[in-house]
Amino acid sequence: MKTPTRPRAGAKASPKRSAYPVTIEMVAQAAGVSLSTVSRILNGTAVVSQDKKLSVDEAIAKLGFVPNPVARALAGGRTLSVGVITQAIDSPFYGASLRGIEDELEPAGYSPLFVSGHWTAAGESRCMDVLRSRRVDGIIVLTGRLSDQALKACARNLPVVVTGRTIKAPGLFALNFDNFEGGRLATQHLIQLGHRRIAFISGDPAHPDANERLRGYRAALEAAAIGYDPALVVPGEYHELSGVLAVDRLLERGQKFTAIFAANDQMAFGVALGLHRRSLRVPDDVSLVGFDDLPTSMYAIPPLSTVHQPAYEVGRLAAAAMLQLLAGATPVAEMPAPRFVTRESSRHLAG
Amino acid sequence: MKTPTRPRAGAKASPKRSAYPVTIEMVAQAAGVSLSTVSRILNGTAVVSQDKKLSVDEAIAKLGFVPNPVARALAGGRTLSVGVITQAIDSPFYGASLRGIEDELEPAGYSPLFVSGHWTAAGESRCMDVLRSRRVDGIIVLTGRLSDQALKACARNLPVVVTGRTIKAPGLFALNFDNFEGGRLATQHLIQLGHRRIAFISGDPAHPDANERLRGYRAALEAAAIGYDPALVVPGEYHELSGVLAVDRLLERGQKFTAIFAANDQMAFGVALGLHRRSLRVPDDVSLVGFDDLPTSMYAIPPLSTVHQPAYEVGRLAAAAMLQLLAGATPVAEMPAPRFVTRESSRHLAG
DNA sequence: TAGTACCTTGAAAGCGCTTTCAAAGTGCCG
DNA sequence: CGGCACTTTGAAAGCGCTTTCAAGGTACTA
Repeated sequence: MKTPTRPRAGAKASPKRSAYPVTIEMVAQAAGVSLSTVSRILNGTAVVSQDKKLSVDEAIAKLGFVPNPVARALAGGRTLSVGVITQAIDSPFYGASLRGIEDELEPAGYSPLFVSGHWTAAGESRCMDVLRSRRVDGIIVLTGRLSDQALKACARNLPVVVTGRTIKAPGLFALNFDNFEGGRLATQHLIQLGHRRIAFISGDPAHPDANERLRGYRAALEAAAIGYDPALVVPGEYHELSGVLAVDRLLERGQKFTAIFAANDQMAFGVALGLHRRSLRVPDDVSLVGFDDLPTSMYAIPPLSTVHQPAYEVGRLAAAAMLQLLAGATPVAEMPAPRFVTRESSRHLAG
Repeated sequence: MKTPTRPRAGAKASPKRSAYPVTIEMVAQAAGVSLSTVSRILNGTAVVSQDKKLSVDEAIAKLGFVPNPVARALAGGRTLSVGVITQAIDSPFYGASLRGIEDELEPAGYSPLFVSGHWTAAGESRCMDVLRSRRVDGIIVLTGRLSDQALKACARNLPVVVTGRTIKAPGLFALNFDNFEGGRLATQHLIQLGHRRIAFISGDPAHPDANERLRGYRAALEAAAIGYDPALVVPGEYHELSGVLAVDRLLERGQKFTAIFAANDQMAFGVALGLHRRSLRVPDDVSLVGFDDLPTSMYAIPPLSTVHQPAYEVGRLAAAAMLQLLAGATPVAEMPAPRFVTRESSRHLAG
């Protein structure tokens, strides 16, 4: 008869954690097999005779055994968790992506570990340290300010999936959205409605997204033989306040325009407010389009015409790609093409 | 001379994880002390002579050693992570709380582990299982549908902090917001502006919050000697769509009202849209107030008058309380009182 | 100078699991 | 019926750390 010595465990189990004191060893004992056999059944690592499997399964059920992920991680080298670097946990835009990641990871038994980089490369770099120290199995970076360099370096040790840029490297998978096309689409929409003086509120020029959208705007203008007027372009910072400020700038400059394209929905909301303050009506006096299609955009007043970004799907795709990477496969995933959603904030230029 | 045998580690370090192969053992060897001494210095568990401490610190710096939290968790029983159960990772309301939690936990060296219950007790219950299996040191529950019972049971094994309700139990700390007072304040505001026919869009009656806010509404009415008219109260579900639907219901019923109080901002946005669709202007034709003060509410059109809920502070307070619980102390924390924020969606009843 | 009390330190066990390695068992062929 | 190749199984080492326990030193008292 084997009597396992568990001095500390015994002393420790009683005061706390009474919920999960069941160890693989107890299962093994209850099933009358060795600890290794139980582990093998748990992981499907090797063939085990039918009758042993049965009695082990029974013992597991009876004792309510749940493997301890911490011990698993230490012994097996895998934590079954993937780190997710986002900019702010409460970002209205990335929120949907986080949910997509959650939804995709869960059925695979992986847990996401969300950390916020707060819009700085340094912050994201700290995030990477935290995640690596926590021994996540892989890292998903939502856009981010980290250099391609840094990402590639990281990918040498850990599978990495990154959105919002296009790079190729071993162990790295990138998933980019066609911001250029999105910008083009939005501008084209306005042009088709007869607008020719279209203002553009750009995003942070340090960010590739912003520049691509601007490029799309210019391309659409050019295609319609409308001259590009730098005076109609004002820089913003992707948040509401910069939208209202942009309107002020535009109006103070005395610019004439019949439509505004904001490089994201949050700024579009700000623009709408700025316009409202000046008693300019959307869309009667000026048409407004945004970019992102936030969940709230369809409930804005008026509901905002915008470029739909499939944030939720991006999350799912990124997570799916990570799962593939983790499985040793080369991910295949295609990003949905940009799609313009026409709502009520844009209308045909009144003759 | 001591030559530690590390067959697997040696074989394993080379192909992967080259970033963190430094173990406490290597530090000990480099510093010429025992492994236990290093551990003691790391944790401040015992007095160590000055010179040894110095050489260990130096070795740590030189090797760039970072303790492995997984091993720490297994050996020490603490993971330095706290689970956070929220309803949806992308909720505009809870987002701020999550950020608060993040900000408060980080300096203490704890990491939050966010999981989403998706508005069901079953979902939250699964979350608890995940968190417990991941061996978090404590659990913060943001509101939630779990029974007080279940929470208390959980608190017997693990420190628990819960928001949005008032319960007392060992190892449990609750942090509640005065929803009644908030509801009263909002209604009183409308009454002071001269409104007497005030519609109320309530939240899910299964949720205590919703009922408290309704109670506040009724109390304010009563205090002003305005009769309570059930026909002016329509049920909502805390999201935008139910706001627009509620307006439809109200109007179809042929109800007369000059103001609407929505039990949360999201519904207020929906209400605003519903009104807009019927060409009713806010606040000229009807005054509108919400509840929560979401970050976007000040950019709504018109900017929404609402009851401010300190979501971010709630997060911080909850996390701080958890830290206290973890330290073995009894948390003290007081919830800020409700505060009404007057913006532009409500105005004096036109005579 | 012997004896006692305290302090610093290292050896080693243990956390719960995975994985290697070798032993035992099984079936088949000559 | 011996020998060989598999297959199933268990023992044990090890993941990187914390913590107990006892040994060795030091300082002090009698």
